[in-house]
Amino acid sequence: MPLIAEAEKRFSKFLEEKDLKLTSQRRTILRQAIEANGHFSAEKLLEISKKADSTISKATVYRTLALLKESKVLEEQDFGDGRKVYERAEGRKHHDHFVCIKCGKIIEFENEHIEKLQDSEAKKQQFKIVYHSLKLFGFCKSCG
Amino acid sequence: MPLIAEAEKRFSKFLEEKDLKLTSQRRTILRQAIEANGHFSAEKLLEISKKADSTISKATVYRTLALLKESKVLEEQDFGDGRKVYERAEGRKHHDHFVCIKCGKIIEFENEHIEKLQDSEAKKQQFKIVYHSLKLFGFCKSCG
DNA sequence: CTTGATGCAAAGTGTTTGCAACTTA
DNA sequence: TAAGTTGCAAACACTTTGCATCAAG
Repeated sequence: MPLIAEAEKRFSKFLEEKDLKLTSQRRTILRQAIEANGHFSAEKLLEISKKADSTISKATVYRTLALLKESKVLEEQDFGDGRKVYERAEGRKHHDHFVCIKCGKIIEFENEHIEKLQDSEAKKQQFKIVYHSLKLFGFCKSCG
Repeated sequence: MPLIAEAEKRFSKFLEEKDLKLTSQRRTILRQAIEANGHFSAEKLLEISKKADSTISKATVYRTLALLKESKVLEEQDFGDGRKVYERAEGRKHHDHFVCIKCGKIIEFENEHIEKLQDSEAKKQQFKIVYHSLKLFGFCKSCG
């Protein structure tokens, strides 16, 4: 199933369960978010959504973003520059990030072994992990 | 050497090298930050610094915090609630954090093995790590 | 006595909210 | 047509900045 159809299906199911409505604005924002295909900020999403429908407001983007996050269509990332960034979550494996502090480039990686060590660390502390965030900041290959 | 003396030494050396001045406000804020002994926000630091010297302003706390961070007396942490948190850095080993999403408790831990895996992952990507942040969110022992 | 530091209030950021008008189910 | 949704602008929370005055070196 194509990404957008899949995301729309999940989102509309989520909305229905909560007795919320699938408006044209929500549909537009969802599509733009999925098509963005990478990491984007709320501001960027507003910008591209406005291109598809110029009447869409900042408020609606923020409100929709909260719903997309809650429905797990998107995942929120915080790279510590005081701005939140989103990426498609659905059907993707968990991964962590390298963040270049020079050019801002984000590289994803997966490392099952690290996850296992986190779990065993959690066991030691009798802590129940719900989610985690690992970010490695530094210089990428081109900026190195 | 006691913590405060050590921190003052490092901070005054840093200021001197940069031709900056060690004012009474900076000294007060530094002391309060070290005595705070744990994780604290800028707002909290302002509050406790005002108790020691009621004339200290918000602007000076933020400006001093930037210098304490730059001089590596303090380390900045971002727990993703839109607020930055600081902790003493000097003479401490690097460590990561568990963050309880119910009570807000922060538990520190060290795991050399995880760090090594990060390094080898970085090598794969030809990425040069400068610093990193690992946060495990979930429920602590008491909130479990 | 020169240069940097301070307090204040105003200005910035990114995000959220109150409200009257408008859509969706 | 009832309930949720929208755009707008104002409100927010946290942080930064301009400026006249003050103090460290």
